[in-house]
Amino acid sequence: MFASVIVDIASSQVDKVFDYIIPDGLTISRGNRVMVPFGKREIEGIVISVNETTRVDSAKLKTISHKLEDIPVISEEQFKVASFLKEEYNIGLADSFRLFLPSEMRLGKVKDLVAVCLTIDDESKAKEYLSKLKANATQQQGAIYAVLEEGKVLQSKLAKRFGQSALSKLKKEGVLVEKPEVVLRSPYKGVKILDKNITLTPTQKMVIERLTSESGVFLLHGVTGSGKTEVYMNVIKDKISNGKTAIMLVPEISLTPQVLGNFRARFGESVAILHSGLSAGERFDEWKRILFGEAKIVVGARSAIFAPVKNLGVIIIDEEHDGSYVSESNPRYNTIEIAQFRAQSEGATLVLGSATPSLESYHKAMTGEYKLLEMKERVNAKALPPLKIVDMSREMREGNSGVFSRDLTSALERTIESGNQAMLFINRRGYASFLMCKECGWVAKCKDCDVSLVYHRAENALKCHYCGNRYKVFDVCPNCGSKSIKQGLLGTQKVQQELEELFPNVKILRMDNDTTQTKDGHLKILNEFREGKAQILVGTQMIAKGHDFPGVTLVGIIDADVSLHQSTYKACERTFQLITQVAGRAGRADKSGEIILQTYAPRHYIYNMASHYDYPMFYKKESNAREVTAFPPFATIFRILVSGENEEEVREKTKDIYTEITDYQKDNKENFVYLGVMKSPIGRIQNKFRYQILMRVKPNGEKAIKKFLFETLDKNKSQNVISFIEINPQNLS
DNA sequence: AGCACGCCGACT
DNA sequence: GTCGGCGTGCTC
Repeated sequence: MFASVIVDIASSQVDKVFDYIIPDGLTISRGNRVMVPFGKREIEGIVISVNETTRVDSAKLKTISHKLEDIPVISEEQFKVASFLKEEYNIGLADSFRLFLPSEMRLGKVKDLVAVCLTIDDESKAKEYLSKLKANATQQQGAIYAVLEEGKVLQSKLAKRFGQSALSKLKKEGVLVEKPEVVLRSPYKGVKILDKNITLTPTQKMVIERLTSESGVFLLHGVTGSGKTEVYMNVIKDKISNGKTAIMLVPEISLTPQVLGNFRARFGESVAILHSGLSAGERFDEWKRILFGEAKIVVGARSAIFAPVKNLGVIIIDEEHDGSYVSESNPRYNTIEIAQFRAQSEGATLVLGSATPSLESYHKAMTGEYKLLEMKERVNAKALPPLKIVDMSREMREGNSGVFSRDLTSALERTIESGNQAMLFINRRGYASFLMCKECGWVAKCKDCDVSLVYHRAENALKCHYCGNRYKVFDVCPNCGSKSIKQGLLGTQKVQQELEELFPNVKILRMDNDTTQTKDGHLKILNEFREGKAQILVGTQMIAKGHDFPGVTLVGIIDADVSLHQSTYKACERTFQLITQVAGRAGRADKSGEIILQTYAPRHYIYNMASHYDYPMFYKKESNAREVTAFPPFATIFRILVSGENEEEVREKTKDIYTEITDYQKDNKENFVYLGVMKSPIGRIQNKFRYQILMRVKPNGEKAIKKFLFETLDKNKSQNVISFIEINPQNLS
């Protein structure tokens, strides 16, 4: 017998099957992880099929050394996902398997997949021993009874209940014997679900009813505070009670202990959590619990979509518009697309939830590809807080050149006087502080990247945000020798400083990357604020997501325009989403809130719509604009990035690829909206020159062109120049 | 990804 | 004459 194996080397040149002889006495099946001789080395591989024959010369064939686990570690479902990843993103099988398996399993780090069970071989012997036991040997008695009753019990469970010493004794006596066992059935058969006795609103009931009775993809559009989480929990509960499993994805930053605590409280041990914050061992354990079917619910960030769950009932993607669902580094993929594939191929329901759906998703709902569910009222029946737009250029004209408008200042005064709390949002990007010479205008730049350095006060150093290089702060301008070097403050710091001058006796908290360096730094600050230890919280977007602060009645958006001026087609959408999300922080409990938005473009349509929380109107206007200009979802953007240390080589390679594309374009003119080649906006990162080819393609031609581009890039692979494709990239730097 | 094979320059 | 540079190609 022969096994077709994919070796664990992430390179397109070896991403193909290699056949091996299965040695006598070794049972191998699809999905097994094996060690194989490969060239001069011995490496790990995944068996993708077992065959009677092989097309390879018997002289070349080698034999599998051994298998790493008794049971297959790649499921049928995952094999299907892997071929989808290959098709859709040109991700190699070896890369896919790495996505599916916890990193701890590779390189022989941890392999203890098989749980040790204790069982009784000789029942009469056990009963005899039991009768001879002294009356006070309660631990041993208990252990024997437990094993007699259940047949076999996990050693770890038994040890917890009856203590290690009793077990050792019983094992020594030969009463209990060890038996390696793969635990595929959940030991938590009667999954206990804590009902918090929450009364559902009629809307929630209706939505849950539809999500549990119909299949397909749903877009759940619910305003902030409409109780989406409660809906998710109920849908999951329904699926679990029907013997199915669930995957719930949340954006990276909302994987806070509170969110996880909520799930644990509700679903207990049947929840497994997968995210980067876990230690290697913890993540491996959680993964095992999923593989063995112990955990029925997986909660995690985007990569949890690859979890080895069986019998999937529902996938929920919360805050589906969030950018963290798109992987922007290798391997590149779009979580929603994968979720849609998994849901369809495994017969599960997919729920995409958001207060501000991405335009793409809402468009699919409008055209009938998704089913649209709306939740328009907040659970507390409170209207969304009024939003006031303040014209900052008018403030300027009327003599106020400060950070805060007069409206915001007086609102802050009112809030503080009444003992309530305020949150102020700023956009970090807009304020990143550069080191600049006042005399000659020289700006500190990274030696390896074409970007300005950012001053970090906490470390008193200059940092490159693209490669991580650190530099000492300059006292003297290297260009003109002047000593008037200006160090700006970060936006949050500046705002905090001005606030302190304005309200000297008020406690102000600040939350940004500088103040949250320490582990759980976020939490400490957020908890302090929630407990009312400060009256004002200044921060970046990171305070906007999901956190509930009952005391907050005022939300100020200092610089709404920054996200509007980003050079991406998503700028308007992001601005709308940001404002809606931020606004949702105010007046969540029994207090009503108010929002003040400062802008230099008060008449921009996005602010008008955001101030009325008018998503349908926003959608209408924005989708119209996208259609006219041919941007997603009415076209697909492909960006090919070519980079390398030798600029000449990079330029040549870019030209080669571009020529092939123009040839292709000649025969497919009708599907191209735009095709262009240029130096990247950031021409150099980590001392690698960057060129790009940009194109926009009509949906009809997308699939064929994508395939062509994958082939073209594979063909043009070279040593010194790397190239890759981005589909609808989030930014174009 | 590694590692060998292989074909051209500067050295004991 | 040999040592060693790293370009090309293979690994069941």
